[in-house]
Amino acid sequence: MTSRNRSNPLALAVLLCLYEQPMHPYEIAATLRQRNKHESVRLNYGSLYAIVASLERRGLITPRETEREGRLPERTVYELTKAGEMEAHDWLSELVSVPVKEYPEFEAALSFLPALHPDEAVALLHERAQRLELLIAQSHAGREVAEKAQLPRLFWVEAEFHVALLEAELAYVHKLIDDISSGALEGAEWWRSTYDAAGSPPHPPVEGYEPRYTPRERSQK
Amino acid sequence: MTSRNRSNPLALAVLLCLYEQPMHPYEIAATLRQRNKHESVRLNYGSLYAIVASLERRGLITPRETEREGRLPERTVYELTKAGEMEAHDWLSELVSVPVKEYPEFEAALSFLPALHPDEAVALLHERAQRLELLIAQSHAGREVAEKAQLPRLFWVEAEFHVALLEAELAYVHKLIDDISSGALEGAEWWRSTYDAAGSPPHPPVEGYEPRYTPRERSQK
DNA sequence: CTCAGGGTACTCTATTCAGAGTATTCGATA
DNA sequence: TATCGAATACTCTGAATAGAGTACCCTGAG
Repeated sequence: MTSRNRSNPLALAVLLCLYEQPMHPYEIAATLRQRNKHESVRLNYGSLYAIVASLERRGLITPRETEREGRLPERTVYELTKAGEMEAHDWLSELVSVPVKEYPEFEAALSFLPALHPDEAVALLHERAQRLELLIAQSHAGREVAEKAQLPRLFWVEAEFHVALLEAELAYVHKLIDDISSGALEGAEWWRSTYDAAGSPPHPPVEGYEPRYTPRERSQK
Repeated sequence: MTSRNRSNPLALAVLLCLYEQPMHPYEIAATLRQRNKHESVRLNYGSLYAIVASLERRGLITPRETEREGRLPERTVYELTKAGEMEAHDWLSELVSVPVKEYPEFEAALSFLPALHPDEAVALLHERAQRLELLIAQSHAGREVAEKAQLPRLFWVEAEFHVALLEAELAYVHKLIDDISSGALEGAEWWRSTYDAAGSPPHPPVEGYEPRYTPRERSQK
């Protein structure tokens, strides 16, 4: 049940903010933004307030005081409990030490690639490559800003890692483009032929791939 | 509003399955499993049936017939509409050609790294590296199985891509371990010193990093 | 002096989702 | 022959989520 509660890393961000000092939720959001953590952790108010409520229910944080400014909504300042401190440490350790299965959208896209005409696929991959180059360039620019601001590298390792992933993706996309174009990709001949043949059947069976589900009565036929 | 509807790639998987031939939802699931697509697309029944219902509402698929086997639950066979075919092509093109911002958990973890003692961080990163190596080895084993089964590479590009990401991550983790241990990482001296000093203040302000939210009245002080 | 635009501090709501649960059938085992 | 487990084909439910909405405040351009 803890593991279910560890689904959204925003909750960890909240705990770690409160570890530094008591704050109200909006202040947490502002802090995370200022440190650019919203690039690494999905941040939106709907989730934030829901998460804060849930952390309170679980006894990991407690309201310390509520202030009010004019007729603006009240703000409730929360602080971390001992239990919250332990949970934060535990969770962070787990997050660093054990890789979790994730489902990047591009992986899904690749798995459906045969549903496109090979030439179209190549063209689209090219587009992606360009956009990736742009993103990488932007990240490098961002890094220079951070360096100018004297912010030590320790505080932007996450961005560095992100670029590393983008670069790996770009390299893979380039390789894939080459292999499809040159025909070095096994299955490419078949792929091209199914689309070039008139009629282009949606998905003519490939040895060992056509298999689908075979309900009992159909399989025993 | 289409874009909102394009949140879960499982819906695309459904459309593309039906593009091949009409099926009932459970058969779609079985097909995806058989082709190992559940490694790239999050698949579970709750979502699947919800998604099928939503696709039907949107007119992208229609029920073609309902069969029943003894007293087992009825199965409704769906087929793709023209609109569904276009949506599938459009969506897939977008997925291939434009990178979307994602939030890998490890990126979040890295962004909180300073909240751990540097030595602990290194130890945990080591653990992660080992686990990553294991995952990579497993993927290679899987690839060999696919090759043995004569399944052309075209049909497991997604797995190949996945390994490429894992390898990039591993390389980054190794580099980070080295840089922290050797002190080559800027900020590492400060990092170590805050934890080695007695009392270890949670997060003593770093030049340009302590900044948090400054509400109006506090800032004008 | 007015009023547009942006910041502050939340609240609401409609989906979406994951996981567990249900009821049936079939094949293998003993 | 009884039964265990796996496969079939969904259904239910509570929690999470994203995004928009609300209501107020301040600053600055014209």
